[in-house]
Amino acid sequence: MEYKQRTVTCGQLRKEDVGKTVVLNGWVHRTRNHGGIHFINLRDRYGITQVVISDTAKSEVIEIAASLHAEYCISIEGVVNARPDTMVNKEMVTGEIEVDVSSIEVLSVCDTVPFLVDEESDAKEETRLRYRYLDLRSFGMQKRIKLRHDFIRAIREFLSDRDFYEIETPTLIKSTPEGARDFLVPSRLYAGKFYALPQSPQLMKQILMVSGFDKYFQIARCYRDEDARGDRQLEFTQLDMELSFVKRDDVLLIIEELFHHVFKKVMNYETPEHFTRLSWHEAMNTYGVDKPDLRYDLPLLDFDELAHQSTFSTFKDVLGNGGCVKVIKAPHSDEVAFSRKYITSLEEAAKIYKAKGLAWAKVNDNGELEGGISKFLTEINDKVITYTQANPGDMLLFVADNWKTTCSSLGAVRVKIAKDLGLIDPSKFAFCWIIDFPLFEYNEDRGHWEAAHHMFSMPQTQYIDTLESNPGEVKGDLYDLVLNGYEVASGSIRIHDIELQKRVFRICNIPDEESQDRFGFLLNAFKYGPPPHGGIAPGIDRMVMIMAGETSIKEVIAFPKNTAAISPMDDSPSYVDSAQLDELHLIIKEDKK
RNA sequence: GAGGGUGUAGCGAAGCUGGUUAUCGCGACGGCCUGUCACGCCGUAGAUCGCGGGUUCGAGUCCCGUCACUCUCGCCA
Repeated sequence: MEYKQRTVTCGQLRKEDVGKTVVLNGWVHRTRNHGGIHFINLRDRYGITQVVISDTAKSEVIEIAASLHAEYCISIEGVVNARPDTMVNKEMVTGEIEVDVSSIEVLSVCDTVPFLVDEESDAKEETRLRYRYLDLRSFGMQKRIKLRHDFIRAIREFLSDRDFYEIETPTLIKSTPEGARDFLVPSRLYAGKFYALPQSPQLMKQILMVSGFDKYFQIARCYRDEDARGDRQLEFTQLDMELSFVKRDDVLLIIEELFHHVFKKVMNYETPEHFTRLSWHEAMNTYGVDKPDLRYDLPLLDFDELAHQSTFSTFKDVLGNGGCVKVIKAPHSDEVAFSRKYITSLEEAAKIYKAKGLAWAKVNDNGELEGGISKFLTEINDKVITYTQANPGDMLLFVADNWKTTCSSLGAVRVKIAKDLGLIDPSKFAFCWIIDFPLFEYNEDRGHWEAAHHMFSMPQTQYIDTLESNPGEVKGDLYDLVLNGYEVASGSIRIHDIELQKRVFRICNIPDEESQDRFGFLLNAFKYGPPPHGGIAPGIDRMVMIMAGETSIKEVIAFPKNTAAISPMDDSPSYVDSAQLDELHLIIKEDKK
């Protein structure tokens, strides 16, 4: 098709360009028809330029202008004019000029749009996903997709400059379920056999270490067949990294340096040289989660000792059963009244995490506790006030339960308070490391120990002799990177000793024959001089989401799936015809059709 | 597997304790308008109120079921 190709973009023209004859290609953003004069806001990736068709234009040009609608793709040619002073639009970077049109071509027309392409469309997510191609035209989406590009580019530059190689690993691999369900791909050539899509390049990158590629990274697509969430999709992208001859701190330091560089470059944001480190236990105990949002403090305080001195029997019963009591202080707020209704909403947040209730007491103007359970604290009023450093108008919230439930439920209360009282600084990026994770977790349902993280992580040396005798106590050489309350990376120093690896497998109820069958290729590789190594894998989607100030990773993925694992745009997953099934030696159960 | 929220015109929403003609904005269509920039003004069309059943003289509204979307718990190293 012959058409006039653009000589400039829609975000480019300035006052200096006045007098030039230009061609613009783009989409009709808005049209304003004043009878004798038409204005068109023409949009492309780079911006918006106002083009004008006056009544002195050729009649065919006026005719076409009158027929234009939103999102028609057009080409215009014209002369750049300065706008009269009173008509300058200071909101637009191109607002000092306009293009006086001498010819228009319609390159393609557009059906009535389901929603107007705008910076912040008010369309529901489902509608946006169904018409994703239109949604992606919005400046909001374009900005986020660019941010993602800039982020990945900065990572590649930084790591390449530090002698990392980017190496691709296969996405059709042996199924080695490690935790999540695998996506399986049936083999056509071998009836009954399947490839799996990788949950991560974990084993391949470890083998690359054996091969001597001592600094590796990959922008890797990973797949996990589990239910989606706001911050979780079936497929996602991670920066997969692995290094040889490193110890934990080497990995932490390079990540700190990497994100310092990237945040400076992409966001012009100065992250600290080193990130706060918290042990897993400390994080759980103080913030109630293993991914605390450190943009605000609001710590959980131990209340066991004072609970003993109280007259509240619930507290004493819980303590008697080996549980614990914790308290959090909600600071006085002008925005939110600590009404009965509000306290109930906090209690509901706590109950999601299995707390049986949420006790409370408010501090009155005389520094005395009142309401809620205050009558049981009368005798220790001053001790409680001093311990919690509570001020008039503050409210104390208590949970008494087993340690885990107390921490996680009060942790949820902490997050809700911070949100509701506006204690979160949205311009802040608070990184922290969580270290010293337990290596094993007991699975009650299956009746055996499992890797809390994954089975290739190194136990800390002081626990190696007592792995089998006391698995619950073993801390691993594991680390998570947390940003603003999201787990954004997870890694460990790996096991590179076959015997130690087999011991860990055995503790996880995988006997030698089975581990040889499932992970034999890794164990075999480890027979040939494996180097000590470790790595980490930051999640690209989540990090970009946080950098963009969004709460759903769908906002930073061009074509995401919805929470039902469906893509409303292409309607996947879909049925396939029987010939395809035959080739793959598959039969679908009748009742599933 | 479980819980909360939502479902009304192409899109986004209003619609109270059930009441007869279901409302508003955007968009679409027709007309007017030479300076707007979310242009403005006049007019028109467009809705099995997610679906199925029930209660009732009467259901968008109440009840039961079901489906879809969404957030969360479980799950996800």
